[in-house]
Amino acid sequence: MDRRQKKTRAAIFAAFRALITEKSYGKITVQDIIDRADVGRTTFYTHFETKEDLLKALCEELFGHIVDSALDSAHTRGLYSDKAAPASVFCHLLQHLRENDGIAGLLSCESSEIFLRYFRASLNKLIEIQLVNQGRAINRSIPQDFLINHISGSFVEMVLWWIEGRMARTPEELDGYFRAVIEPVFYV
Amino acid sequence: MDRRQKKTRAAIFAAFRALITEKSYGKITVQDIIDRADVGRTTFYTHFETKEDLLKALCEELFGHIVDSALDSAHTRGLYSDKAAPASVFCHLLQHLRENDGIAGLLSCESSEIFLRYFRASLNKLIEIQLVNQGRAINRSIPQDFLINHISGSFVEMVLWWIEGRMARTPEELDGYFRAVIEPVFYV
DNA sequence: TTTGATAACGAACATATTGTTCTCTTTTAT
DNA sequence: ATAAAAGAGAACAATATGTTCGTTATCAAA
Repeated sequence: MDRRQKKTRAAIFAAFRALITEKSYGKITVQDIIDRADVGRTTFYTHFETKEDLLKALCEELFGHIVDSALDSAHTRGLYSDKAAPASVFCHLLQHLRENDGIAGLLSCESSEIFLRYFRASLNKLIEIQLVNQGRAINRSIPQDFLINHISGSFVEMVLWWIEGRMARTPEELDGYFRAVIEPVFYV
Repeated sequence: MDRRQKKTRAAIFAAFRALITEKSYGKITVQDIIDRADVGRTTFYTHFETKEDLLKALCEELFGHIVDSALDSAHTRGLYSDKAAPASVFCHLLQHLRENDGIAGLLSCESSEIFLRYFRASLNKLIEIQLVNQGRAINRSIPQDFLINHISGSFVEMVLWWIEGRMARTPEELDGYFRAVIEPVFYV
């Protein structure tokens, strides 16, 4: 890929992520982005059809990394198989979220459903794989897809709650709480 | 209140709710609303500052009704105190949601965070009251606000999942699943 | 039933944002 | 060195927003 393209693409991403920390997605204009990225209007539109497109691209990039690395750690450790594991996959995810600031901006209420859609989809994939892999003793009164949705949904909601509270707690604390509300579901 | 005001306000609400079932919130323009409601542009803006304002007003109206009636049924039955209760507060809520179509439109992904904010806030209130009232034996390893958020969040996510699946299941089924994933949390 | 107040109307307006088109300049890969 | 590709920048039409103003219709109360 052309060096120029990579540079502009990166500049646009960077500008966008910076802006996200400053105002809500809906209030960011293309003009804001190109001003910050210092690229021409035309240039932006040759890279992305719309602002939404940019958001999707960013999501794919972010979740590509996050989920991959979560899956790696999941393969070695399992979702929650080792109850004493110091860091679960979920804990791992939380740590990632804390480090990548700007993600918090995307997740905070004002921002977009698009991001959350990606987030849920990624989690669903992650959880489904793990449930199947582990042959977890599943509560048979509950449909599997409900259960998956419940777990990923709870995680998403926890993260939203966490961010709303300015990420005051540590990932480890949260991980503990999360286990406490999710694990019991399996033993019914 | 002036009869004219009531009429226009109602017309705008009705138009908005109708539109919501047809397209996503973000794609509805003020022009759409005033065309459908058949009111003047100026009139719209004397009633609501922005489209977002209208959405908030609608949310307040909706949740006013829904939560009140849920609270009524909660007072007589308790959140989940009677395990054999045919219809819990949550079941009640689900039934409301199914009947008020248009709400589904607001909750479906494309739509707004604003609505979800109201939804969560209402649920939080509802749940908090119930937890306190019942003096529920709470798992003390988990902070109360985390727990409340977990319950309401799980409910919200369940509803989103439900709507995404075109509300195929019955409120009673969902209520059963929900109990199955929430009740165990209390007995740890 | 008159009357003063107020709500609605509608057209026009300024402003902002989007996405496109054009020409010209710079950078790249080879 | 050069052709191909990418960026800059100005200008544009199209759309949406929110406001202003003069006029008309409706209301509630005396």
